[in-house]
Amino acid sequence: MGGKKKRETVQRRIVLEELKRLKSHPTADELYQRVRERVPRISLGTVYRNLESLVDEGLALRLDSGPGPRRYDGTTRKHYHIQCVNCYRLDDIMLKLKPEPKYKYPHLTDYAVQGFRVEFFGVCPTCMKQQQKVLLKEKK
Amino acid sequence: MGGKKKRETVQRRIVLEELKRLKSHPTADELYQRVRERVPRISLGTVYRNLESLVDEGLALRLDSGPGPRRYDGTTRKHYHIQCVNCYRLDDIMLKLKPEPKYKYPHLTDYAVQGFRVEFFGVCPTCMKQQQKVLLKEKK
DNA sequence: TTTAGTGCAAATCCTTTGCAGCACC
DNA sequence: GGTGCTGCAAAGGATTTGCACTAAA
Repeated sequence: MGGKKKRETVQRRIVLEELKRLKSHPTADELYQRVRERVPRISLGTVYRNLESLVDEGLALRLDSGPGPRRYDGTTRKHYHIQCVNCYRLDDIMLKLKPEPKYKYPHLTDYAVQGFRVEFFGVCPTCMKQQQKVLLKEKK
Repeated sequence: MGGKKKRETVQRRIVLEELKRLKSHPTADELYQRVRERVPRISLGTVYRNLESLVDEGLALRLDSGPGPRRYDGTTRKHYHIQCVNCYRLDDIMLKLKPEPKYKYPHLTDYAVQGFRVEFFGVCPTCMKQQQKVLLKEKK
């Protein structure tokens, strides 16, 4: 998709390296903190710009899930996510069986359908514990 | 989920009415413009507050898809969405076959899995036309 | 040398919030 | 009457952008 030729800058290389190293799904700012340890003078704006450009080229994924800041993912091979409905923590998951679609593609749409996305949701272990307390409280 | 008792205000009723009337998936601001025709002195903040409270009670859906402002949906029965990868327009779609999962639920996660979401993506009719022009240009 | 990328700061966009007054129960 | 909801305006958080400068090609 990206039309223009890209230059291989230090900032860009290290943003990608750190994104791939991080197994979490960091926000731009979280990644910024990390990258800063290696490139102290880098700016948050540069991190944003590089992330977007990496996404454009298919070297990273932008995850637009839930409220709060956008998250990025350095793993581009096909995999799946689960997000906590309570705290919005986002993790990778393994599936026993890959989502080979038994879905029929939609009709009654004039879109050129390219595919679909599957996303799991549930309660993360941390929130599960807290939810027991909340449940007790709500009996008021 | 909502604990406190809710009052039935004019603003709240009309926000919900207009949201349900709109078959699109309006942003808070789009809905605000609409509601303003009937409640001229309503504020955007009130629209936001009512939307969130309606979502809490399950009377509306919050759609956190893609970049740009958050969208709301007044149709709460189960249905599916398709979003344009180019302009992020969001539409309902019909499926030939409902996504009764052939997925096995994930393992290797310590979440309490509640379910999953399916979302289609593709190119909307409007963008399809424009994309032909872009393709020609990119042959530079 | 050319020009894309950078750092910095300001701007923008969307959403949330504090507060004083209003209106629902 | 009490208090939840409103309008307003200001604050807040995340992301984008303009600009002069730096550095990759």
